[in-house]
Amino acid sequence: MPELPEVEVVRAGLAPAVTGARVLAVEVMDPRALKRHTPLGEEPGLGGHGSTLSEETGRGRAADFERRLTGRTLTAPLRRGKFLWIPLAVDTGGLAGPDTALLAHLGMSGQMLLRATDAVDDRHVRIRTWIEHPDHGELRLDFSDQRLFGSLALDSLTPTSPVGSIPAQAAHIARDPLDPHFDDAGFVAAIRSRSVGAKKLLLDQRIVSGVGNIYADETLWRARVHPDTPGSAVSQRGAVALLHHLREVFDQALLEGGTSFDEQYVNVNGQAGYFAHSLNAYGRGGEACPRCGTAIKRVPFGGRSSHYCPRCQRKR
DNA sequence: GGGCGCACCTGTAAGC
DNA sequence: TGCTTACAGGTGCGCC
Repeated sequence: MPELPEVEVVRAGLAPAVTGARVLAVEVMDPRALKRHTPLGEEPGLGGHGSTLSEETGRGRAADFERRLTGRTLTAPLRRGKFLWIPLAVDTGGLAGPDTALLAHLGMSGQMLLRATDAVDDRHVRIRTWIEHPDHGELRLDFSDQRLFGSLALDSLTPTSPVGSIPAQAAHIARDPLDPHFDDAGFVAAIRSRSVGAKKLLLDQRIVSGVGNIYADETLWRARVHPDTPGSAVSQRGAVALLHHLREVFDQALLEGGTSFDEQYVNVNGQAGYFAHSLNAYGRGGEACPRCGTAIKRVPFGGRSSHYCPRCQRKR
């Protein structure tokens, strides 16, 4: 389940292979992997996330995506939270627009895999891209996604404050805590101004991006905060500590190559990360808390699960 | 505007 | 053995 550390590992893995590479060909094998892609001249959001693509809409999107990406040169990949994008170098044809990026969201099971051009396919590859790099020669970049929650798109870049630019579809999300321009004070104020539970707030990408179910549970465990503690009940000091622990968890996960369960997440070479071995709460329902020995509790949380220690993380 | 629930999707495991 | 059901979960949309 790719969250910030996993997406960052993918970004760093892609960088040397795609920066400066030219797209030779694109094949969309499953248009459902283009849910976020809007063809030129079409209104954004038609047939988008949450609705099923008609066959005709899917074919149109696939054709538009293939036509506009083929022949373009890729630049260095960038990331905010769980969104990853590769800006396209300015071309003179004007097919993709002057400030366009190849945007990727991995969803739950999406993978960006760098492979030899003659590598064997797996059945979950949804979009194949052949690229040619001046130093590395021809490669294949496969977007594989078992559960189809992820997608690729071509999207226009929009300026973002105080520096840089971002695909329009990701413009609404906050910076992530590893971003040097992250607003610490804004985070603390946002947490303390809301009445909903701390876990919901950590998962709100408009407050802080990059956090998913795994790292929310781990951060709350480290900070000794109950997932349902209202944001307004978190002290100034507590909110600062929450941010500190979030950064700590992300840093450690990055060092260990991310969290892999059941091959749901691998890096660009298909290798798993090791952070799953370092988890203290997530996925450990019924096991002893590493801090106090009390059994970790697993409770339903909006269609998924929360894991916490009922002793270390008491509800206030 | 905030909060909540649902839809999207597929592989796996459990239950019958 | 084979079928059905539940579950995993990030995002966006609609409703209250």
